[in-house]
Amino acid sequence: MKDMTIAEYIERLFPQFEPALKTILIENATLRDFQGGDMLMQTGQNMRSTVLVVEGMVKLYREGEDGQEFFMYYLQPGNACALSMICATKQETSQVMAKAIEQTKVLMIPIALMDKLMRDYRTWYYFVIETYRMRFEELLFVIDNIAFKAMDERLAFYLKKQAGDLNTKELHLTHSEIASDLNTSREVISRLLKKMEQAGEIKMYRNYIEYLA
Amino acid sequence: MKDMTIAEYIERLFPQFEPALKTILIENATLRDFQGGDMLMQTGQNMRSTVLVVEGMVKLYREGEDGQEFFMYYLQPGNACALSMICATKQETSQVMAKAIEQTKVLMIPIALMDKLMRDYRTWYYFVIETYRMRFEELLFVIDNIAFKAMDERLAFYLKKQAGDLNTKELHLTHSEIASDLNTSREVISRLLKKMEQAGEIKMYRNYIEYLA
DNA sequence: TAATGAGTGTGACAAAAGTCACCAACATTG
DNA sequence: CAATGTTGGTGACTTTTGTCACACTCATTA
Repeated sequence: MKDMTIAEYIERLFPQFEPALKTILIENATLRDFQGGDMLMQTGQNMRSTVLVVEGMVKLYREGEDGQEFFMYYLQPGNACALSMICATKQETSQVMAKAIEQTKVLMIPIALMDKLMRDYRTWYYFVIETYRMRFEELLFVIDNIAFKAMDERLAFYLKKQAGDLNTKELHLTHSEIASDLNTSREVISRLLKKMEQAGEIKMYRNYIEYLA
Repeated sequence: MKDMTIAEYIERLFPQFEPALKTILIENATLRDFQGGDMLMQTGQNMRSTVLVVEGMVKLYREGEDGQEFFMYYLQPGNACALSMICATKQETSQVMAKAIEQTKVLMIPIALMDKLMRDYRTWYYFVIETYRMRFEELLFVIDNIAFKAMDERLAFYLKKQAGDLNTKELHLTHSEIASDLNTSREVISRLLKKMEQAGEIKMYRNYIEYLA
């Protein structure tokens, strides 16, 4: 999956796009590289492009006053940043933070192109609509969790989602990171994790957690 | 504002739409009436139309397991239901509840029309995009509040928003209703309201609260 | 007018979550 | 190897929130 061309990424991740759309994207998109930890978007920043992730993983989060990184969702290869589409169109500023959590490559589509793409290419239009829908749904899940669930349930849901999204049972997360993602304190996470371990749901190791089914 | 025709509502609330778009909406939209308390949308329900509010007020909320109505935002005349646009397009089911909180009229646009409108009418396209953006932002505010703020701040924010949205300082809300909207208990709300009254931020009366700037 | 129900006030207590202090294990690096 | 920083464990305590029980005031209506 290393060092593919823009054309190869598009062919692989967006096979449903009609040929003319692929061509116009290939001609106008630029490929950009990020290292783990690099910021793609920051609150208040102006957006000049629509972002399509083609490699790696991007964490979308809401920043708290003391630097907490309240986790919303991940963007994976084939996903677009819904906010970059919305804000780009109206030249609004971003309301969230986006950070690469590993080596990541994205396609940047100039905002000037959005109107034309939406009007002329139905597969693009459907892709945008579907992107909105999925992200809206994710936000609703987030709201459900913080509004209705206690911390132990939220933690269980969080770990399950991490295991699913990152596609591994070995979750390389420190207790502090989890606490930041859920906006609570490390001690609370440590205690709840111990309970989960006693209940046989996870096994704890230094620097990572094994998620048991 | 009573008993206007579809054409009059469109002219008044959506003056930015181009004439041809207005015509096609007038020909295809149907007007529907709701009484206060009527449901417009329920979780799991299939969506067959895009909804534009032209009169009254619609409350969007997430339903809790015990019937709580966790408040998200209001739709006012001129607003569209973002979810009815998204879900309509893909024939997905609704994830939220929408309830008229007073006499309300809405325009129903058949979903079959959405593709054409998006492609052919730029003012419609911008309207849809702007609708998404605003609702996305509202959800982010909701998340900020429950994720980062304690109940007293959330209550203060809630009252401020109600006063603003409903455009009145006389908030006709019972403590129970507020508790349901914020997913907490009545006693907590009563106690916090008392504190706010002592701090001179509100005045409490039976069945309503006066919001002091 | 007695009865009823909705709305609200309040004290006592329980549970959940947050804070503080400190310790121990381990890894890295000078 | 000593020093340092990160990670995690834990007890004690506080604060916030939720729960329970009950009382009081109104408004409505049988």
